[in-house]
Amino acid sequence: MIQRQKGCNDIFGREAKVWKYVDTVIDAMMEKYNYTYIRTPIIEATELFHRGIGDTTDIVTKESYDFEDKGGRKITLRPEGTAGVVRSFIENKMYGDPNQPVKVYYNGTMYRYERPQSGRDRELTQFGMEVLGSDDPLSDAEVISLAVNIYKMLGLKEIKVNINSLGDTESRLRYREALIKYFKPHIHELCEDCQERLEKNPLRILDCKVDAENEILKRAPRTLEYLNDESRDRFEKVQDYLDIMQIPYEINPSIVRGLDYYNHTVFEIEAKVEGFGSNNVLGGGGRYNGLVQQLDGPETPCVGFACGLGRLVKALELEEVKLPIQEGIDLFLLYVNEEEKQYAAYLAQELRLAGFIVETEYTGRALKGQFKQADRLNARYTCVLNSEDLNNNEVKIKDNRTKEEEIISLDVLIYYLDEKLNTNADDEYDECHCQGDHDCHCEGGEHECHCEECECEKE
RNA sequence: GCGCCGUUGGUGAAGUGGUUAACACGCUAGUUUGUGGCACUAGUAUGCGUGAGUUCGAUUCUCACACGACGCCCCA
Repeated sequence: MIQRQKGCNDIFGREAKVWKYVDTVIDAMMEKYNYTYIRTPIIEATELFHRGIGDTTDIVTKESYDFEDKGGRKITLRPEGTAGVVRSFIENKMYGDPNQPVKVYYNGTMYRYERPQSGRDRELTQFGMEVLGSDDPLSDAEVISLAVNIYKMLGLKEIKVNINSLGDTESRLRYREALIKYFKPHIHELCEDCQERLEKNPLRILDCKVDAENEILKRAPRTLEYLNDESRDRFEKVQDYLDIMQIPYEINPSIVRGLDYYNHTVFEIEAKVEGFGSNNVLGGGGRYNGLVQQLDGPETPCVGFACGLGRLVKALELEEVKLPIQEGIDLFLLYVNEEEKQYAAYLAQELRLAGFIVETEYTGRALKGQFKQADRLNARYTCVLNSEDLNNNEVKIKDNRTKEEEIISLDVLIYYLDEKLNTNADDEYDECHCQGDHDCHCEGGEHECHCEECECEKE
């Protein structure tokens, strides 16, 4: 049997509906913030990621899908979204557009050649956004608020925003040196990994799980102490804007992000739900003022965010968030003989075009099996087509909730179903249909509404 | 790249170096029920991840590989 590739997933059934729904929420919220959708290729020149990621090229070569195409071109399956967007920004001269900053969002698959584990696959889907051409701290805050609001709109509650500032290049370098100087005398008190990290990427020592409780780590110099005045001022501005937007956050000096094109604001949003594996960061981002220039574009300050869809969906599941996903069908048509079957084909066609979700039997099940199938599909109505009824131009419809049966003339069937399916929906759920167009603060949907003005009659 | 555990039918799974691989659910058919959802009866894997080895004989032991799960490294 041919199996799927390691670390790749088939998403189907109910789970696929969740993914699609999440997409619609992302689109809706991006639209409110006026980010426009951008689609860039999944394959890019290998060089894009090497240069884009700077001196941590070993990540790219070790953990990306690189190959040569038939023309001998060096190709890489994109491991993240930012580099492609920046490439496109430069190539399409978006910096020349008077409409600045350029605000775009993407949503697509990325590929990383890694060992799969909880919350980490080889093929992953990420959405993210980038603001190119703004150095305003408001942009940093806006990106964070946008991310938070997408999570909020989906119904996630247990999230935590961690922010930090790495400062500008000058601050960052000073800090790096200070860290090395601080850790060097204590090097043997740290774990093996940290000993290696000291030269390679000292900032990551702060993020070490093994040494997390080590006093040496706790007393290590903080990035914030090494910010120059301008950088500190900038970081405070970001916090001011977040406060104004009422976005809760925490300053966490151990947030350093892996790649060194980041400067100033960096942030991560983590899920705080029980049951997440060790990878509980839903998404992260930050400011990357040097990247456009590194890729031969004009000096352009940017800030962005990216979020893995897989982890997001997992968080929704673990929190048991209720999503407005269509379950079940409107009507199942049952039949016994060929004449009735043909009528089922005809009726299904008519009713589907009229907007109903209609199913019938395709596997030759006996009537009993067809009823079972209708139950499995959670059919709101069943209808056993019967030659005699059909000759009388009528049909027997059974409501599977009330168990009541009615004989309906075929002429009014569509009208009848329309009436039933719409009115009964209100009886069944505590659903409020108001659009918030009056004083009521509810936003519609399934909830208990306490408003007198509302159409819904729930207390 | 490293480590640990796992891989048995449509599903959840039990189990053994040796004729017919538990049990449950599901599914199919039948009986009964005024056309199903209950009950009863019957049927439902020549198969235990792939390959090789040990053995008279392996699903059960050994090794390799693949895949899955989790963790480390790394994390864009």
